[in-house]
Amino acid sequence: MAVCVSSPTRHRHDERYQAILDTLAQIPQGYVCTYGEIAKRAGFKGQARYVGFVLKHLPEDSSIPWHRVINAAGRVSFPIDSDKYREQIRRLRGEGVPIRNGKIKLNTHMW
DNA sequence: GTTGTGACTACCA
DNA sequence: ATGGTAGCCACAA
Repeated sequence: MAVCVSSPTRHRHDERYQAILDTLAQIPQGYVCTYGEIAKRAGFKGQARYVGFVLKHLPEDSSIPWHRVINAAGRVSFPIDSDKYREQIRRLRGEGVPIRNGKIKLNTHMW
C-alpha cells in the first residue's frame, strides 16, 4: 500500500484550507470569533496563524466575513493607522458589534 | 534542510 | 490594564 506523501499542491486544495473557509463562512452576522477558535472549530486546534494566512490570501471578491475575525485580546489585528483596521471596525459597527476603546467583549459577542 | 516571517496565543512582570 | 516574550505552526525563499 502507498505511503501518505505530502501533496505538492498546498492550500486552496487541501482539506485544511477548505475546512477553515467553511468555518469562517458560518460566523453569524453581529458576532465575532478569534483566529484560534476558528482553527479549533475547523478541527485544527493550535493553528491560529494559519487562519490568519488563509484570510490574508482571500480573493477580493470573497464573500467570507473576514471582518468578524479578531484576536484573542478582543482587538482587530491590523495596525491602528491602517485602512484595513478602519474598514474592519466600520464593518463590525455596521453589524451592531460594540467596540469600546478598540476592544470587543468576547464574553458576549463571541460566536 | 535552514531561516525569516506572520491578520496568533498564553503567560508573566 | 499593558507591554514583552517564548512557543507555535505553516509558508516561502
